[in-house]
Amino acid sequence: MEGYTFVITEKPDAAYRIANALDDKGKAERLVEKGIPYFIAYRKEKIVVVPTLGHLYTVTQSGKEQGSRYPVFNIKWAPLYQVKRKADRSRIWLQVISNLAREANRFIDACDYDLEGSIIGYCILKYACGEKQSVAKRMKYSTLTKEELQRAYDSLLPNLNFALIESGLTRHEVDWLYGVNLSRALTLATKRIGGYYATLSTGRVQGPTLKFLVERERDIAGFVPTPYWTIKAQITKEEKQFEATYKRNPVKTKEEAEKIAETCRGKKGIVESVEEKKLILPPPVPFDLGELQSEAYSSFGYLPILTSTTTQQLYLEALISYPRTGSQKLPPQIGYEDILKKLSAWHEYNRLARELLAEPKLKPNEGKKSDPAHPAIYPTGKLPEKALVGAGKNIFDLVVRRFFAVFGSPAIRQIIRVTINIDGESFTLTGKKTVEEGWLRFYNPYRKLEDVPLPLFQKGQEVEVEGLILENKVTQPPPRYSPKTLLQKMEEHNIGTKATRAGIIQTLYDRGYIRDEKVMVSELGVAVIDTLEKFCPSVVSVEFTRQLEEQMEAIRQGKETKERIIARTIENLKEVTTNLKVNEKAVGEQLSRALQMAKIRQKTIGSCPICHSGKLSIIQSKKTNKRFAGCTNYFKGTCKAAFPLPQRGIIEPSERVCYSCKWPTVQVSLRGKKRWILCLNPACLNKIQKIKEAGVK
DNA sequence: GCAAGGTC
Repeated sequence: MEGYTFVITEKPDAAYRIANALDDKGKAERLVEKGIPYFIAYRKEKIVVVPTLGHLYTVTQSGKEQGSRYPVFNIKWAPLYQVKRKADRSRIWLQVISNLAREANRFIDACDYDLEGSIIGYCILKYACGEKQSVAKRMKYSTLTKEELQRAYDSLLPNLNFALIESGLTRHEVDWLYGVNLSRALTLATKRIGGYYATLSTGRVQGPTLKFLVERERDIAGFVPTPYWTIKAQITKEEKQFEATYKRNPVKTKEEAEKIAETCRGKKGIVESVEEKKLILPPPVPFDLGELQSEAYSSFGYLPILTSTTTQQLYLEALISYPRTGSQKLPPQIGYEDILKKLSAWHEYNRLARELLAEPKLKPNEGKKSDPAHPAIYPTGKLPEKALVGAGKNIFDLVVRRFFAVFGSPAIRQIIRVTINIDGESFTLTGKKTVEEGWLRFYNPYRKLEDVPLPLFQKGQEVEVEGLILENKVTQPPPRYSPKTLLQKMEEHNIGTKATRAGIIQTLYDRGYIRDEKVMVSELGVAVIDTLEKFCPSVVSVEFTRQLEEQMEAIRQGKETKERIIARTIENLKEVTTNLKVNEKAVGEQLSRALQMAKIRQKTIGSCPICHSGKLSIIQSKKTNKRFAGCTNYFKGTCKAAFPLPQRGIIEPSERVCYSCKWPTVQVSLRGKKRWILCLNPACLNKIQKIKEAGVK
């Protein structure tokens, strides 16, 4: 076989698009070898375009000693299948790549032109293609459009970007050294001292994320609520009642509030001013993954990880564009009109799509963020082959309507503020109305703005004051993070990436560091942060990421080297791990205690409804191997209370008493089914309750 | 198996 040009891409979709763009006839040949797809294109020459599947190489411990020891500083790069279980497909994938590289006489790296993409291509060329990294050319493109890809191919960069590659390798190695060594230190201290085995972990992203949550817990715990008062005046106009709020709300003391109310009581109000303002709401910007995850949480309550897997499915069905993007831009090359035309074939979107198509010019309201490899998320225009259901249906609809909305005109809201003077004190009434619907019409029902109607007030008019309302309130502690706000916080500090943030939050749940949707930190989570703050404060600080980024930038500029940074990392970790070992007893005790408390908490349902002094606990019978709820006083011989529990599914304490009989309840969840609440009282008339009825969040 | 990162 004659030689050909070998092009490596980061993922199958990119290989498909590149091959088609390069092929003279615009239609490359798709071949499959051992289940792995690749493409052949002709463009004066034969081009074989082969995808990889993200990282097929990773950092791992070198040498034979693999046991549970730390610190470990000898690392190497190895194929993923040697490191990870269930990675057989990656072994075959590499075989296919190697085979296709053998006959090639020219090599081109066409992976995403970013940090990770650069290492992905480099490792394939170096390890799977036989040291071709030094002769390979680099194809640099920023969108997967035909014109851009052809341009990129015709103006190849002569070399790989070795400085970028070196910084990427450093990022992987530093993360591995910190993450693995500190995770082992935590796990082993707990095991050796307390005898508990639990996988504990931390890292450059997990650390600060957990610390945000712990800091919030500390703020909440240390919060001192202070009372305050608010005043409202009941106004009557045209036989309708309105509540005008006092301008100087909140009022600090009860005395002051009562004094103000007293002066106003029984007096007439005079309209002091009527101000009208127009509020312009620009259309939203296109979705990047983070924004879509936030919006899906607000609109449907979907956790970021669900949105992430759902968008991946929609992408694989070709219904939406590539979802793991940080871009808020929609370049014209995606073909706005074509997409709208295709969507208009769908009954649900027909009217809105046609309305946009009637516009003289389509211009999306783009956001600031861009991504070197992908545009924002948009519907491709393809209609689903079978009807979408559940999360797929909802998220697809959200993506389509957002796509429509970014082309819409600004919405205009009219805000009317009426100031009413009652014996020298000012009160305001606010009316709100949407006067120009603009893009809101396209984004319905995902952005609801309520109208607050107000009758016509005129300056100098007299109004009746029916009464005054005093309300005693207390300041609230800062709210717990939700999956949405936590994700935003991570983005704000630039830790993790759009593809990993949701998963890292999930890891914190899996480790038992956090629980509940309004995130609470467990004793274990607090103990982990406590330990790390003492022994390795850098790994729980967002500064760490910033420093690493600086060092990587220095490498790119040739001012630093990977060797020097790794050497410094090792030096620091030697000190940290020595300290941890010296203090292993204290560390292990603290973590074990927290783990033990967590285990007890997971089993404790509530106070015993029979003896009232013990606690009901989930117990596994040694005789029958069945579980039941039993009183802790059983072991003292003072209470024999025991109640049956379902034998299947996961049982957790609900932390709520039954709304109907006040007995303790548990939360039961069967795999793939909704959770429900079970009251333990055998005589309760509402033994089985829905989550909402029971008042559980 | 522990990280974080890419991909299906």
